[in-house]
This record gives sequence, C-alpha cells and structure tokens, in this order.
Amino acid sequence: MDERFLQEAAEMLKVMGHPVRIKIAQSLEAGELKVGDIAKALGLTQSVTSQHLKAMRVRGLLSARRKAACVFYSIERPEIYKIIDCIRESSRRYGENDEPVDTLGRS
Amino acid sequence: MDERFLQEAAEMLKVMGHPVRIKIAQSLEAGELKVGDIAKALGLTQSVTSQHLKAMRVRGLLSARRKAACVFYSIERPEIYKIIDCIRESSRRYGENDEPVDTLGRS
DNA sequence: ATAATATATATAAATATTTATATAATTATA
DNA sequence: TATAATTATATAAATATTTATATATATTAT
Repeated sequence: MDERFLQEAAEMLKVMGHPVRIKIAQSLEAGELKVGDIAKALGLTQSVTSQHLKAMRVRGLLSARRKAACVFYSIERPEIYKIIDCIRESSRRYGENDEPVDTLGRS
Repeated sequence: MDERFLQEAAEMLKVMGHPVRIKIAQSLEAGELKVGDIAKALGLTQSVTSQHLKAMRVRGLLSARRKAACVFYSIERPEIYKIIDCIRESSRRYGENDEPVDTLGRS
C-alpha cells in the first residue's frame, strides 16, 4: 500500500473519529449550512464548532464559501456517508453486545 | 442518529485512524497471523505491535486465539476493508492535489 | 466612522494518544 | 524446576487533541 495514501487515509479516519465531527457531517447531508446553524443544531459554542469545521476543511472533507457575513460549509467528500453506512452495517452484524469481549482464552 | 452508535462509530474510526493500525488490518487481509509475524512484517517492536493489537481487539475489530505460546490475530470486522476502499475511491475522485486548499475566498 | 453580527484564531489548561523501556505472564521443553 | 520463546502490561516521557476563553477579522447597517 502506497505510503502517501496510507497517511492520508489515517488522517481522514482520525478526523472523522470524533462524535461531534460525525454529527457535523450528518447535519450537512441535506446541503450546505452556515456555521451558526450548525452550532445551534448541535448545541455547541461558536468557537468549538468553528474549530471542528476547520479540522475537517483543512483535510479536504468540507468546503466553505462566504455569503455576506456568513460562511456556508458543505461536504466535499460524500464517501463519508458510505463509510458511516459501512460501520452501521458492521455494528448490526457484529451484534448488540454491550461491550466487545476482551479475553484471550487460555488453551 | 442514535447516540450509542455515534460513540461506537467514532471509536472505530479513531482506532483505524492510525497508519500502523491500517497496516495491521492490511496484513491480516489474507488470514490470521501471530503477533511476531505482524511485528516482523511491519518492522515494529513486539511491544508496540502488541499495544496496537490490543487497541483494535478491545474495540472488537480483531479477535485473538492462543496456539501454544503464540497468539494469532484475525479480522473480526471485514467492513474495515470496504471503508479503506471508500477512502481510496474518495482520494482518486478528489484529485492528486498535494494539499487540500484552505482558503475561504473573500466575497 | 461606529456598532452589530458572524466567523476565525491565539492561547492555555485538561486530557488522551503514542512510544519506549522494563518487566510480567504464558507455554513448551530440557 | 529451570530455561527459552512468545506475548502482554505497567510506567513514564513525549506529543497530540480537545475545549474554553478571550480576542481578532470580516461584513453589513447606521
């Protein structure tokens, strides 16, 4: 596997590996939203919202456009949703166990 | 979106958001391997390999079985590979730009 | 020009992750 | 039992992430 891609994939997975950023992606599924509306919808402060948005933007997951005083964010990589669906399927298949077992079973 | 799933998805994405752990998943695509072989294949120390394996195991991504003194790890959630494919496709589609642009474009 | 609104960013504190080193635990064998 | 081989884990240091607070920047309206 290409080292370049490996790093990029890890970055992308890491940035999506945060509940707030998953919620942000979800909130943008129907289309672009301005920062304030995302913050309101998610019950976050303006600042933390902006910081998470930046984390996603600088890695190419979101794009932003200015419209007057507002900035509208939108999804740049719709594959995010496919990934979340994969995980949902995986969860379903894996079972409704509360916690994965962590034993090694003596032989 | 279910809060329970949200947390689980974030955890899974986060744990896969590390180059070494992606490599580990790759190394297991053809089948189970013992810790020592994974470490050798990836050029890692025994300890750090074991630590990454544990991170993946306790979150249900890998399972382990003991065979004599060795422990064989294998993939518990093959969806991981689908996710990596998604990212590969996303990368391809997104373009071969070195770095995503991070400007907001004044209006 | 000033004020108001919306967003971004600098900074620092708290927390989490990563890695290395040393050691413990497990299994097989002499 | 003692030793070797394999894997796991405790610990600590280095680094990174997350969040809050305060402040800066950009835009519009007065």
